[in-house]
Amino acid sequence: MQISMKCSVAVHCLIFIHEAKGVAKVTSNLLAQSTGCNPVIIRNVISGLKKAGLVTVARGTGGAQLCADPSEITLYQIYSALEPDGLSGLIGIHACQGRKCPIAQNIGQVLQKPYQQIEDAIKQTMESITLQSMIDDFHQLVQKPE
Amino acid sequence: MQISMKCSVAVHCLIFIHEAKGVAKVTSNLLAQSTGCNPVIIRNVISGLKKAGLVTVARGTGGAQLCADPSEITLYQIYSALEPDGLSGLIGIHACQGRKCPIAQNIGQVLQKPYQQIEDAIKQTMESITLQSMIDDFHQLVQKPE
DNA sequence: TTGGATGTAACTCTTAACATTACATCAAAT
DNA sequence: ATTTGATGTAATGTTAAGAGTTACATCCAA
Repeated sequence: MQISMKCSVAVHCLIFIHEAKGVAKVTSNLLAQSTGCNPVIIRNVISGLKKAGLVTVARGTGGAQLCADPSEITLYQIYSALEPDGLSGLIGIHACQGRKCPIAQNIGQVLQKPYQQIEDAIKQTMESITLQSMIDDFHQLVQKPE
Repeated sequence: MQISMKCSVAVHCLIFIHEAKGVAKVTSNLLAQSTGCNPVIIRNVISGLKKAGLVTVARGTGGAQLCADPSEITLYQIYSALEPDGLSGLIGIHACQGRKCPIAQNIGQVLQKPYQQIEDAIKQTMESITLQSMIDDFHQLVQKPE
């Protein structure tokens, strides 16, 4: 398990949808071209975002739209929309139960606290980053290239 | 890339070495039995810890020993000893350079800041956790089972 | 010199991320 | 109503990285 590419693709899509508002109909094919991913990957990502209530998708006719204010959407919401298991499993623990060694018996418990702290730190940081802030950064980059 | 099992195995080994001090000679076979890993995995992990200056290993005769105070060894040191590339690469970014779309051209830059923040948060948390604190937790668990 | 240990290279196995194909479903436009 | 272009998703294929294993050179103390 890891923090996969899907998260980056999702941010890409959300910014794209935001920028295209009122300009173009955002289809999965269009997003596939912009991201370089397969349209099915896009549809899966968008599907997760839809279930999380971040976008609406017009079935049949096509087209995705944001259904929340970008300043209300955090990176953690985006990540959670794509990874049902959340951050647990990000850090691997070796299986060594059922052994006589007292260390083997307790290492799981010992590691739980540090790993929980790490996950909490990641979560907090992700919650502090909004889609709006990333859109702002994007606009700055576009306006003054180099 | 991920925070792999190796890190957990390394902590397991370090606690084992600490507890075995003056009691038994800690060989890779012994650690392999306790962790449930292959002896080669253990030797690779120990090799990393050795290069990082955390343990010494007696060649030929065998046996590993801590060569730093557990309160001076942080989880980040342990992790870094095993993952030469550090935390970069923990989060995947899709490749979409060389496309006309301005979002594709800038998404990498836009994502860099958030991802750097996440990595820094992980690093800080890992630096705040010492081997000593994990040894203390282990002792507490052993003394009062259940 | 023998025995048990480490240090690594090379290879295989396994799993999960990622990509692709295929097709059912849907809704607007003609 | 049929066509057209879109979404939703199952099923499968591909690939890369983690994990495991074998093999063997090297080392040191008894």
